[in-house]
Amino acid sequence: MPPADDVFRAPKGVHDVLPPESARWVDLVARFARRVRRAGYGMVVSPLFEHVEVFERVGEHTDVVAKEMYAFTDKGGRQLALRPEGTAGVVRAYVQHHPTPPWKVWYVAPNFRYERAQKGRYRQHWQVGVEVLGTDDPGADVEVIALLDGFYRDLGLTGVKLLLNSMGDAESRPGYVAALREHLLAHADALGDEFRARVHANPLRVLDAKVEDWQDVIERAPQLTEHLSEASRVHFELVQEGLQALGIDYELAPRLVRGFDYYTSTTFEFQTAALDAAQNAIGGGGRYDGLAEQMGGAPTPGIGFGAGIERVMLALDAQGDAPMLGGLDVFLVDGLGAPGGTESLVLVELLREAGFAADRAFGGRSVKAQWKAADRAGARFGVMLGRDEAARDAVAVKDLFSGEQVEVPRTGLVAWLQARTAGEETTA
RNA sequence: GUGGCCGUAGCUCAGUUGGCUAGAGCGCCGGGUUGUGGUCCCGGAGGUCGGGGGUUCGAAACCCCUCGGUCACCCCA
Repeated sequence: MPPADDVFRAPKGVHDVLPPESARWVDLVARFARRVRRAGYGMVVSPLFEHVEVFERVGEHTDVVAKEMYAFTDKGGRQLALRPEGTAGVVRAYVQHHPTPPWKVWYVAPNFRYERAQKGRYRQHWQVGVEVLGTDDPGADVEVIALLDGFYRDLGLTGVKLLLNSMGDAESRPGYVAALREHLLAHADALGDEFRARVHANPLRVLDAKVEDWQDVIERAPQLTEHLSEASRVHFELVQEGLQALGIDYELAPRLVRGFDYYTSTTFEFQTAALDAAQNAIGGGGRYDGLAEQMGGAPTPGIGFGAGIERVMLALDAQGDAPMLGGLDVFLVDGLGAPGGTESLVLVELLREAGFAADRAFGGRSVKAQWKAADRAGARFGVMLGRDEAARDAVAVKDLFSGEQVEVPRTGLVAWLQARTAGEETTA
């Protein structure tokens, strides 16, 4: 057991999200929710953990399953695992509840992977994502990609590149994999045991390897898109037509295979130039037309994506976006000095009920300190309950941007603030 | 899981070949202003030097272990 000093801090590879940075976190999720709701998606909240078999359908030879899963046995002897990615649980829910297709859902949820942390890679990370089950219409592929593209635009994220590929369908895949394996094995003797092992486990996973010595062989490998079945080829073309019609730029990436075995047909990944770190993928996804069937459901096509919140925020940081301020409309200064400050308590609640973001100081601090707190809170107005004004049943209202101050009757305060902030952006 | 670099106040960092009571800036709290912020001046609080062990008359500094961070690999959001 680690010493106590190491216990009362976040475990390795995980972190807290605190104000003020968390304001951007909230804003990001809100923008995502707004965009997907406009496209007819409903929210799905699936469990944080599932039977381990659910995630094994992601691919037993993938790193995510083979070496990064937070698996455990519960007190009933069940083999469970914390969700390592978003799609499997949603598909499991679809199979279990058989909703009417097409089923269009979105989520925001944490994922867990036991891996060595570095910038943009954590043991718990959050993703927003969507899944569309029950249609193989290429229009669904385009819609999903357009949603993610639009989300990045909503955030003002620049330097984003869309990589697009097709993994082929059940008909085209075996022939391609055989051709690829043959090509790779022809060079296996020169490239060592690890290369050979990868080829045997899953030749597709060799395609996006970064090992320098392998690049020459990978360059000359047969390409997926040259082995597509007629149906897959047409589907891929229609997806590209749709993206072009929407003015979404993309780049064909024949060696983009991504990390999960379930992908078929369309796969895509958004990369940012803002992070020149190794972790430049800020979102990605694709089709998984066989996954529901593998979970015991009826054959059901599906497509979706996940986008990493932490990485998107890192990209925003890198392009110099300052975290948003949670500015207040009003900060209340209590100049009466009555114990408990009941009058300011009542007034600040009145302002909040009226829809203003209003706050006040605790602990009977000096008037000077309260004004300072008002400034630090980024408040638009300071409202002071003072003895002089109280005698006239009024309050002093100071515009903290301009510095001008006026006296306003207490009963007219809400109306006065509403008039003054008309046209300005408030929380009201 | 493998390898490199790094851990001193809330934050960013200084701290000489091992030697006084471990410092600075910013931030925070208070005062200057009997009721007015953002500027300025004065004062104050805040540190198991990541943790444990060792070497030494003496360790923030040197050695070992450990925890954490960071970067790269593997791979991914």
